[in-house]
Amino acid sequence: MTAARGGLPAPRGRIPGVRERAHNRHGLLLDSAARVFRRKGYALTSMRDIAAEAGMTAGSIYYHYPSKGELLLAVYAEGVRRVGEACDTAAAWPGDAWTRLERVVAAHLDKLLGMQPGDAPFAGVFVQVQPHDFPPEHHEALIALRNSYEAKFRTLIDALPLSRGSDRRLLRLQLIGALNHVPLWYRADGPKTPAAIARIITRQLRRGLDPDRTEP
Amino acid sequence: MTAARGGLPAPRGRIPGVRERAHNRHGLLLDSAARVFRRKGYALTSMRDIAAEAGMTAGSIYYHYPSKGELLLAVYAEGVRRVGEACDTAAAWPGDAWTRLERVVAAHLDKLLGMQPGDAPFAGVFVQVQPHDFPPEHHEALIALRNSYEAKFRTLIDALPLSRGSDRRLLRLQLIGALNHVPLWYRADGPKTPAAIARIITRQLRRGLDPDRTEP
Amino acid sequence: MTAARGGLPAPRGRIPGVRERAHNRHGLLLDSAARVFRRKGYALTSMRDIAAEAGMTAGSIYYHYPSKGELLLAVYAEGVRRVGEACDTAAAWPGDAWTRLERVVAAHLDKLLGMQPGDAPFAGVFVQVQPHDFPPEHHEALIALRNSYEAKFRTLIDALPLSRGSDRRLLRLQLIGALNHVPLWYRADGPKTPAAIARIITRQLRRGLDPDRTEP
Amino acid sequence: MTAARGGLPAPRGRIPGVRERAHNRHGLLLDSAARVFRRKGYALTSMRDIAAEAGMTAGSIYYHYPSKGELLLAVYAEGVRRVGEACDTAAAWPGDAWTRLERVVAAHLDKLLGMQPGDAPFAGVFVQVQPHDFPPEHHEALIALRNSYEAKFRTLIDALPLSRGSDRRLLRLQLIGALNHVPLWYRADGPKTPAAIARIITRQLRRGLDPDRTEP
DNA sequence: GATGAATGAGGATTCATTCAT
DNA sequence: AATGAATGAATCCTCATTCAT
Repeated sequence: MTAARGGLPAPRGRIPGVRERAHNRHGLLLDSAARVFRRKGYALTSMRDIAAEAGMTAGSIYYHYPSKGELLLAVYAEGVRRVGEACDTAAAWPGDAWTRLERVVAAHLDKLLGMQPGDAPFAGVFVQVQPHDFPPEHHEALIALRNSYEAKFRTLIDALPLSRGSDRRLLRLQLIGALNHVPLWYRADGPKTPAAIARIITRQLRRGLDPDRTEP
Repeated sequence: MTAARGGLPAPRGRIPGVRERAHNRHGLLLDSAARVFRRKGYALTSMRDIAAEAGMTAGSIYYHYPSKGELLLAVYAEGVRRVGEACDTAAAWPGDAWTRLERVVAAHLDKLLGMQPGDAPFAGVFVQVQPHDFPPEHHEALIALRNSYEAKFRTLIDALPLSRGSDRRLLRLQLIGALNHVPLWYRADGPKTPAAIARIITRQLRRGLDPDRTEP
Repeated sequence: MTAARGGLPAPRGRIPGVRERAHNRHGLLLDSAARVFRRKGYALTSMRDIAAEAGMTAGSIYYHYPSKGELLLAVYAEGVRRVGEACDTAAAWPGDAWTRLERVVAAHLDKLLGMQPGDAPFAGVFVQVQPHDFPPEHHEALIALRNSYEAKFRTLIDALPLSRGSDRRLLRLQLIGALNHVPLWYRADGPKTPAAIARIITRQLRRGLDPDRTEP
Repeated sequence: MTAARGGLPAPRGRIPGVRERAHNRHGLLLDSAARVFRRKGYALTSMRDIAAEAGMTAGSIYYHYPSKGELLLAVYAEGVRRVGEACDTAAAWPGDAWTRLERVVAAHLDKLLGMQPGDAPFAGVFVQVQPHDFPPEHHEALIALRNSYEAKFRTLIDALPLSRGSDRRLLRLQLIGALNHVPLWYRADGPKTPAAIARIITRQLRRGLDPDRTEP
């Protein structure tokens, strides 16, 4: 978990052992923040909540992050990173464009729904935290992150062979909207797995739903 | 309290004078709240903000609504009512099921995007305010409202003639997700009207995007 | 006390009685703040301290003043106003320039040392609070106030008939420095009244201390 | 701790190596503290500020000084020591009492205004830090220091031949007040050097300003 | 219906200080 | 000697809410 923290300004080349503990706490803090932000949203989460989740004091957080906004930003960035990574992996598999899209959608949902038990729900934070919820000085950074994550879909959709007159941009937005909506209705104990949902959504987009088209 | 502006048609033929004024102030307050909630979200909106928008004092709001949560609920309910009304009107026009769906989608977007200049953005509040943003004691009520509004789409989609194996429920959720996402990217000065967006979205869902299907 | 609040944006033309109480609290708050700032300085004074002195809650202060800095500024301004008023009154008496200077010095010391029992020590705050102690955004305002108060001395000193080659500016600064230093060593139970101190200081400045000069 | 840099001449002829470095860091720390205290005052200076100026961590300061108050005290003491030293040197020159006073005043201003480029502004701290700014447990020590420094002037002034009826104590306080006020208005780019200011101030005190006395 | 004033709980943040390493 | 990390108390300030008038 910690090792995968990637893009963040993580200390590097440390002596293992003692020092490692510090490093872990940093990761722990980020994980805790992700969990609480996911659960309660930005505004309703207090620094004390996060601290409690991480087993430290509110004041201690400020040793690691200069403000609540910056902490959320870090969580958000980590979310983008993880989803991006999962999507890239999924997209790397062989297969035609539609198949690859379906696999990416599945991977995306998997992250969004927090299916991997040990994982902190970094990606879930996208859904929970709306740009307006937090300090204006971070809006730009947040939107940049959001864009960098939507860009993956642009590439995938551009690779799709579409019938003439299709609107690729709208398709992308339509798809993203539908995907980000899933966590609002998804039940882990429901009948459909994320993979199943991914398959149905992409198939319906591909084939269309009108029976007339089937029998020309 | 809410009932006075609830599912019923707007009250008419009132006794003029004092009562009338009261009613107006009440409506003014609801409009103001809608505007501010839409702009800043629930958590970042203070009672003073709303009061200022309505030209009154924070304390005065409590004459009309017992709490901030209840006020948002009223705004939310009014939003549901208005969108519902618009959708019903659109659905009442003659035409086949797909046409009716498209018209309803257009009406829905119209409200969501606050296209009617004088209108307070009641519907826009859906998009801005997430259930988690506010007191747990209202969650249930809020979800009930949300459902009552999604129910319209259920009826419409049930009326659609679909190819075998289509998943109507997923289609509904997919559509609602896509629609609620529109306000996040829509620009009033962009090239597409809400009606155009409605048309493309429904057409793409109906026909599908795969060119292979066109030439069997 | 309240009536004399002058320069401040005080409500005017009110109905006496009920409303009057509010007005009083405003004045009470300013008095309390003056007392605590005088006693502990800006940095070591907490809003709770002031609130306690005024018999209210810390939060309540913010109904009257938007910040701690602004509150100090108001106290400071009131101090300037009161000292200025006292000096003007003293300067208005008939007499030659040196006599008038002495009387103004006496009046000034009187205020600085808080000799009037009922008075809140507004003027004492000058001595206690240094510009650096508080938020940079108020520095300018504070210096402007300080200048407006030193200007009185400029006029008085310009009216003095001085021997050729005297430096009026330095005299002014020398005098102000000496006066503002008094509260640091003055003891109310000491042998000298403020008036006596005023007299000695001015006389020594006027006549000089060198005995040689007496017998040319 | 303080004693190591106290009234004694700076320690010389140390064993080189580790100890020497320690000594340097110690001095560096004191210098840094002086600079920051001078710039921002006691309350607005954080241990981190000082640490940053000295190129170390906040925690490290506690190896050298047990608390922030004690650190300021050390700075203050060093200031007293330096000013005292400078005044003693100035007083040792031959000349009559008035001349010696003028030279001491000049030396004093020199230190107060931080005229020697390499010097940390230890003396400037007098002006910036008011007794009330810091923990009551140090008040006594601070006042003792202040007195020990004012005592130099007592001696000088006692040596002055004054006209009958002059108040030597008031003269001393008047002078000190005027001197400590100088840093508040002095501009390095102004027309007067500290020496010039010293000369004018003493001359005006000696001769007086009244022209009548000049022509008997 | 409305308001001015007040409240008190809670929030983010700062900071001197501690301590294991 | 020095530091990274943590602590906890204190600080300023915000805000929903109350209530006498």
